[in-house]
Parts: sequence; structure tokens; C-alpha cells
Amino acid sequence: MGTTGAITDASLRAFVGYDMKRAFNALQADLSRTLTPFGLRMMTFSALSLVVENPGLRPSQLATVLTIERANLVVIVDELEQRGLLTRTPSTTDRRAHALHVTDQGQSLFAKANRAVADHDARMIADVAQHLQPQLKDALRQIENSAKQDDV
Amino acid sequence: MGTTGAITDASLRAFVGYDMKRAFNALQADLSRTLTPFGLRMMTFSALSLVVENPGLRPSQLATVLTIERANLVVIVDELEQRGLLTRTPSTTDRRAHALHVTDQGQSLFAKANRAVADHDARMIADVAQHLQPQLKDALRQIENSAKQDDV
DNA sequence: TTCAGATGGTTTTGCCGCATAACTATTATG
DNA sequence: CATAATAGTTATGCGGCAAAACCATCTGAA
Repeated sequence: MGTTGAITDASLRAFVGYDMKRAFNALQADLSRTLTPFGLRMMTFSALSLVVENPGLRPSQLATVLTIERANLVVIVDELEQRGLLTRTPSTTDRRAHALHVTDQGQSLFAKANRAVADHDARMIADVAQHLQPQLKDALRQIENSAKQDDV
Repeated sequence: MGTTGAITDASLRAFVGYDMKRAFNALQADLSRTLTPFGLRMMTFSALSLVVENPGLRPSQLATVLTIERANLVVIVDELEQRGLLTRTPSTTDRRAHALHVTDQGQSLFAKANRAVADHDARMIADVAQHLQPQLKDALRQIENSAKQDDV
């Protein structure tokens, strides 16, 4: 093995971005394991959650919130629709648009999955001091916004 | 647009994982823009940094630190080698293994890129209160470890 | 009113990150 | 010495995501 001594990543550890990538990768793996029993992935779970919270919203709106392209959302909605978790009905006001609604089955599955994800999420931050948890979320949102401004 | 009112993701915002994904996505986009002028991507920059810091290390060690498969590292090393940024020489002690070293050119490019990444990283956390920055990194590392334990 | 431009949904295509499997050469071990 | 383990590589496939092109529909300005 490491005959020459231990390998170090101290230089990269200086960056928040590196810590964040590693944390996110590990978290994402755990989340995937959490969602597998429900037949959901991160994106399908997120989409389901947003349709539950915003009944009747349109695919394009959903894509905007998820910050993915409409094109890619089609596949996600297809999948959820085929599994009978949500419905895609024609909009009454705009014949181009669709309205997304969760089915009873989708509602029920989401309720269970959401509990599992909540448990997962609590497990992830279990070692972070309680009083720092809101500050962690604040910091993440500030980073999100710092990065977005440069998008312009 | 939103005739029915604003879309909300409050339910997902309850999860640290969601905030983190969004923050990381935004940060990663900014990092990509930062690295493009140097012809580097996140993974090639990280690899370069680790070879600079650990001269002579072997591809398999590099893959372990980066938590990617050896198979995928090959492509990365190929790319860096073809650009003349690092060398892949046979190990003297183990004829299976290779030793990775940065070339002068690689060293020079890395120095510049590293400065740019440092600027980028500082920009990302600029809005996070100074005294919270170390705590943010601590929290991220704790999350990384929390998630990893479940890997077992 | 009409027509050019914007918008909504879709299909296709391709890149990147990453995992798995399978293979060769070499080293380590019982 | 035979078997297992390790290092590097190649090939293949999947998921996330962007870009381009397309049709149907809506909107706004001449």
C-alpha cells in the first residue's frame, strides 16, 4: 500500500467547495439508498414533492424550480405518470400547457418516502451541533446565491 | 406565467440535503467557469493538485483519495499526461505500478489555476459571516463522515 | 386581423461523472 | 509453487444534464 507514507489532500481541503463535494457525494449515496425501496431517485422524489406542494403546476414551472431543462423533465414526468403517481392533464386556460396533479397512490407513496427522507436527513446532520444547523442552512443558501449572481 | 401564484419548494427546503444540492450545483457551475480558461475540469484540477502535493503517488492511490474508481482515473491521467502536465513513469519497486509526477508545465499551470480557484472559493463564501466559515467546513466534514459510516 | 416572435411540450443527441465487469501483468501468500 | 490479491487498463452502460430542433399554441404589435 502507501509505502511512501500517507497521501494528503490538505491543499484541496482549504476549499469549501471540496468539502462540499465530498459531503454532498456521501449524502447523495445515502439518499439513494433511502429512496430505492420506494422506486424513487433524487429527482423523481423532488418532482413528486413539488407537485404535492403545488398541485396543478405545469412542467415548465417544475423544471424552473428544479433548475433543470424542460427537456429533461419530460422523462421524469413520464416515469412518474407511468407508475400512476401523478397525472398530466391538459390545461383549461392554455392548450399548450399541462397541469400536474398527484394521484392518491402518489400521495400515499410520497408520504412514506418523505418520512424516510426526513429520517435520512436528520441522520446526516446528527453530528452537527443543534444550534449550528440553522446556520448551516443559511450558509448553504448564501453560497447558492453567491454562485447564482455570477450566472448573470 | 404563474397565474395561480408563486411556486414554493418549502417542503424540500426543510432538508439540508436539498439546500446542499442547490448550493453545490451553483458552486460547481461557477468553478467550471473558473477552470475553463485553464483547460481544466473539477476532476482534472483535483487530480493535478493531489499529484503536486504527493509527488510519485500511484494512480490507485489517487483514485482512492478522489473516491472514484481506478477505471475512471485512467482517462483523467491520460488527459493530463497528453497535455504534458504530468508524467506516468514505471515504479522502480513494483513493476505493476506507475508513479505520477507533475511536469514543470503542470506545476506552472496548477499554480495559476489554484489561485483562480482560491479566488472563486473566497467569492462563494463571501456572504457567510467570517466566524461561521470554519464551522461550515466542520459541519460539511461531519456530514461527509455521517454518510460514510452508513456505507459500511 | 394578421403575422412574427415568444412560449410549452417533446424528441433527439451528446457530454460528463461514475459504476461494473472483464482482462493482463505482476506481486504476495499459504 | 499454486492461488489469491493487486495495479493498470479497456469496454460498456446508466443517470444527470445541456443544446438543438421541432410542432402547437399563444401574444403583441403593425
